[in-house]
Amino acid sequence: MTRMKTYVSPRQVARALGVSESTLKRWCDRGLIPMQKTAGGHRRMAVSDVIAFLRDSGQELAQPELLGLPAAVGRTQWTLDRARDQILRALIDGQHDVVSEIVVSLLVAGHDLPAIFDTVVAPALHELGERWSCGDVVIYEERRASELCMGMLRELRNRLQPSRRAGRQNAIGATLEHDVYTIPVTMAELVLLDAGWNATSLGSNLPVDTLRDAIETLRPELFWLSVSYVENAATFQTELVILKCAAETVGCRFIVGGQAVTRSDLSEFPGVEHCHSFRGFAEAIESTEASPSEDQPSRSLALSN
Amino acid sequence: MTRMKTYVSPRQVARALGVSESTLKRWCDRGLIPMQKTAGGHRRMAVSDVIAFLRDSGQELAQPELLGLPAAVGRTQWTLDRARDQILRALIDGQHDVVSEIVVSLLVAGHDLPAIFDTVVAPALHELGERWSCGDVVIYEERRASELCMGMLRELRNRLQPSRRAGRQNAIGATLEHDVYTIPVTMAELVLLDAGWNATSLGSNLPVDTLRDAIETLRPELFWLSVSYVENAATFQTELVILKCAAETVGCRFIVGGQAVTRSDLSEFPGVEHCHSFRGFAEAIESTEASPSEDQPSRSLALSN
DNA sequence: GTCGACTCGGGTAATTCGGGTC
DNA sequence: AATGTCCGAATTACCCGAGTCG
Repeated sequence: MTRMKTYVSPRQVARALGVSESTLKRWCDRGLIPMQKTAGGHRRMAVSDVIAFLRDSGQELAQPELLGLPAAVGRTQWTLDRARDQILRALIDGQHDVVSEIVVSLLVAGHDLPAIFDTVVAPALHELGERWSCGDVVIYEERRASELCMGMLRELRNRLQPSRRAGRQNAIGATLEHDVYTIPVTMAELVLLDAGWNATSLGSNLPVDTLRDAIETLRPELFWLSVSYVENAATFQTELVILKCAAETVGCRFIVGGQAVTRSDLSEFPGVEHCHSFRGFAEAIESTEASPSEDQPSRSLALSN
Repeated sequence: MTRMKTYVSPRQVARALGVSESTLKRWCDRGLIPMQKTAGGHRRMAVSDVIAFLRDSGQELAQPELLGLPAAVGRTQWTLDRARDQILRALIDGQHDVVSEIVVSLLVAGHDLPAIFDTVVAPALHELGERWSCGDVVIYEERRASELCMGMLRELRNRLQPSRRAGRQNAIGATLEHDVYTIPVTMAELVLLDAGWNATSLGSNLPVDTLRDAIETLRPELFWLSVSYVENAATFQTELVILKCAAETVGCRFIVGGQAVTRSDLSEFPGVEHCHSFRGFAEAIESTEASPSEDQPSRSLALSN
């Protein structure tokens, strides 16, 4: 019963972290963990903020279950390599809950999203593809694994960004026609969200014309293109020209990444950024990100109606 | 235009704020939240006063969706129709958070999953398809809407699927090759989960051979086939034969549904069940559902806290 | 009028507050 | 400087029988 308790009490957090309540209260009062108070003055903390604090401070979570998080998996046991093997097995066996638990545990243990994606999820999926082409994994197992993975990514998204805040930079992304790999483009969306962007994935298999339309209509600050499969190299070059032109027209950055594209493929496109990993993607998008102002509620009328 | 005189009950406000009803009553009696009393002495609060209280006390809403829609009016057609229009607009505009909020608020208001899917989500998607073919909605808007819808469904699944409880009946489902409509098969998965099944969607676009393989290997108690598109009627009939045979071999039920299949399509397949709506699907799967040690498998979004 | 769900009061146990001291 | 423990007062959560709502 991994019920999602959005808000938790000081005692729960203190016990989960293995510290005294007084210490936790002092941390809160120093602003280390964002909190709010009830009308009676009692502190309330969001689970996602606690997770963020864990990541920033390097604290360990003694009893994650108190926060509704997956059962205790000591961070020492979880090397990233082991996690990759475990998640691969869970994906093949169709163990939905195990997949999510492993990733959330890694997140709680202090690993950031790019690290998890680069060294755990992506390699596991790659290995899955290998076994598929070898015949060790049958089609329905591969499809089921993709479904599980997408579900896991959505759960991650919920844990990372429960509330939205105004004033963010907009980003959109997609894959081109014939490229049906939705998972990488969604992982990129998550990295952007985690970095404070207002990111929206348009999905996979989109014709270049509608992508140009989207860029010119939505006018985002950033457009990312995930490339996991290229059917025709010449066509791909043409599509890049169209997208680069559209991006320059509205003055938005254009970042290309994915297993099926190398830096040399972009040698003739100065101004089109390339990254070969989610770590590189994260660094690229952090470079222009600077918004110190924190916590603007602004929920006044956006929700109702 | 119906007046916005939406009054809400203490329970609704308490859950939305994430506090107990007792606490809320005390706050009311202390004058923190203006309220009226019915002739019988029951408290009624205006949504606007609750929002004002939130602003003054600096609290955030734990469950904003509980106040987003006038849940007090109950299960009227008006609410569902209005929700359909709202969700259609949110899907087209790409407002990801709004889509989830509407559906969750409908659940909280007492509507069950089949009703929401049949009268809100599916019609909205159908209307979206209409506008797409008319050219009123461009491709990237349609793709983005599909992404948003899938995200909403996966988020729902995270809320509905508490834990993999032993003793549940297993079910798997999918769409056939060339049928790429993932949304309906996922909605069916959710209906099953909500009814207490251990359901797993294998996804869309699966060759019939691997589906037969899946049925014979996983040996579920139920197999559902979502049919939103049929490329070749003769091929479809052949595929049905194969699947029916596999289902009978392992003794599992075989339910077919979807917009692209009618009861007459199945006239030559006695034993293959058909349903034309999620309501019908829910009734079909409830008919054999008789867990002796009953403990309310239905949706429990009760917020602990 | 019946009935299930909800709410009313009010009481009790548990939690949290802020501060002080070790 | 940081943490853990203890304290009285305040706040909150849980519980119950009786009454109300729709």
